[in-house]
Amino acid sequence: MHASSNTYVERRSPEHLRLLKHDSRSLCTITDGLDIAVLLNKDEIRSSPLGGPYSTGSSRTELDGADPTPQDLNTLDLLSGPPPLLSPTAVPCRPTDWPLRNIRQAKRARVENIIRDMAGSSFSSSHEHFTEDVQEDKREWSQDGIQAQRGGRSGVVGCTTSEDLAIKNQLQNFKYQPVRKFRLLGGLPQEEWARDSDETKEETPLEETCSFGSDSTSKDHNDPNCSGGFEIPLGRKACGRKKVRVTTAANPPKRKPDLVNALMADILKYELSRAVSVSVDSIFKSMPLLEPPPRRHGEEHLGRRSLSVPLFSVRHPGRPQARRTSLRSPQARSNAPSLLRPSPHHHPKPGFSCHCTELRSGDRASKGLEGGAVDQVRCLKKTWEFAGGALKQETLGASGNSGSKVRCKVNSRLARGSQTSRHFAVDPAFLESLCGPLDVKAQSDGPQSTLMSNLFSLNDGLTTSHLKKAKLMFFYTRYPSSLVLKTFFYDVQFTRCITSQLIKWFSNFREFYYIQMEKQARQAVAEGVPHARALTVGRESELFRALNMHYNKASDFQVPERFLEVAEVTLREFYVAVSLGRDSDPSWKKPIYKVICKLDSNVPEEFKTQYPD
DNA sequence: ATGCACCCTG
DNA sequence: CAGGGTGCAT
Repeated sequence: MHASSNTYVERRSPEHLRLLKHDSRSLCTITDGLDIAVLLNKDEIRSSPLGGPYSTGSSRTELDGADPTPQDLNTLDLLSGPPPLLSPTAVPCRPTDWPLRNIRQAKRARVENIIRDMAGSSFSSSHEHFTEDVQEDKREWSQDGIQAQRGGRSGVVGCTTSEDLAIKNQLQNFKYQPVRKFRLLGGLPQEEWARDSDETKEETPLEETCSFGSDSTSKDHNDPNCSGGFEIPLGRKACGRKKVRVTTAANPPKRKPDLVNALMADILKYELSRAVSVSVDSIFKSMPLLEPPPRRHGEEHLGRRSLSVPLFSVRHPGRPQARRTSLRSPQARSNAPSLLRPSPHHHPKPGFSCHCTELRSGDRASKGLEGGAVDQVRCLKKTWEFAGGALKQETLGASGNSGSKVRCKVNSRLARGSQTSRHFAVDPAFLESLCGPLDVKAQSDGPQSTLMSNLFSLNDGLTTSHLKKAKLMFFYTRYPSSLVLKTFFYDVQFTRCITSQLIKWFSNFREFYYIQMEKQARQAVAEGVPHARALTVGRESELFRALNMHYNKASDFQVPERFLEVAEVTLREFYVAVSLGRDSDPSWKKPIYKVICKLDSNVPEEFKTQYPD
């Protein structure tokens, strides 16, 4: 059920998930440097020649792309270990690390023994790439004649031994654990992953530190700060490769900060993706999964999200589509009183019920707000102004409708465009991996688009469902007040931008409506219609067809008779104005608007809780 | 000065 | 459908 929100997690066993959770924590937490040795000791105890972290297990997962094994996750813990090991500032050992060094050296000696025993059996046969890596490294060493200079290992592990290469291989695995996981989350294409891996093999910066056992010939080894340390070179490189790497101008070496940045970026990407998954999951879990559209009326609806309504009510198998039939049949609505209790924000006062005439004097939609609401809006406006603009918008919750056009531009685009959250940017590719192809603007009524559309409503944006709902509401109200908008778009986090966008929607609706009216009126005048009463608007009329096509394209909504009446009045008003030549006045439409705005009806209660799909 | 609605444009 | 310009009302 929540699987769609996390395609990575869903494939994992509970044990694996636990490890992953631990793993992800460890990516950001710091453990003591001795953990590595402790871990190695554990491996020493439990590892068979083919089973330990230095054996084929980790390498296999990197090679064949299989999911990380628990061992891999442990090794990731290793990677994520102590600051001196991972922190970019600590790659060269610091004097403060010296107290640990003696212990590390002792541990290292033990590890070397383990590795020495394992190297012959584990690394020689399993993976071509590793074998080739060993051979290549050895060739490179031979070519440089460096190997001849080495007097073998005496307490200090040389960089060309299979042990070192094993460690190198392991460290490469360490580094790429988060990358691999990020790739599994859909964040990194396979090619990029492979390319990145290749680059890692090939682009060995000359200054890349390797002191997991120091080469006596290495200049790094000559660094007193690096002698005998367990410095992990960010899992990037083998020690030997750096000796023979040729750096060209076209292939500049990655400097250490770049590597650190790359690793941190990987970790950041992974954590970000995980955070998104967790957030989505938490929302999915917090909603009443099988609740029908009638929602929690006792709750504050402003600021809440719409997931509970559309996501699982639209096409839930086996559930009656009561919402749809209700929306389609105003007659049925009027005959059967709604079972839904009115929203606390929809006060069924007499003053409100006839707001179209009593509260709209002056043709100002904002006058639809009752006194308390106006005060609240003004208070919030003050808050807004003091809060300093767009970045504080979401803190205002039910802010007023007094749109600040300039300040809202960016977020308005966000809301209607990518629907990107203001709280965090969600990679569309990642969301796509969760729920399939995205197309927020698509007019498709498919369940998937509905799902995605409403998933995006999490981010406070208006969706195509909201647009469709607004269009249907237009059949009842051409001039909705802010209060009406907030009441009927309860699932939207109302900001100035959202309010402005909704108002703009209705403005556009009106524009189309009046254009059609004017066109028909002029046509009637041109055709010599004798008087206004000869003009009617029926469901078969061309005018109604045009309007219905615009606001009710699928014709799955039964347009209320009242709308036909209003349309007829509007048409006659335009006819009279045109026939009397009032259209020569630049503002000749305004008197008509003033008439029409008084003809608004109350939007049925069902629109509060039901969603067109 | 501010907010809103209309108008035009893309 | 949205952005920008404009005019009007407050």
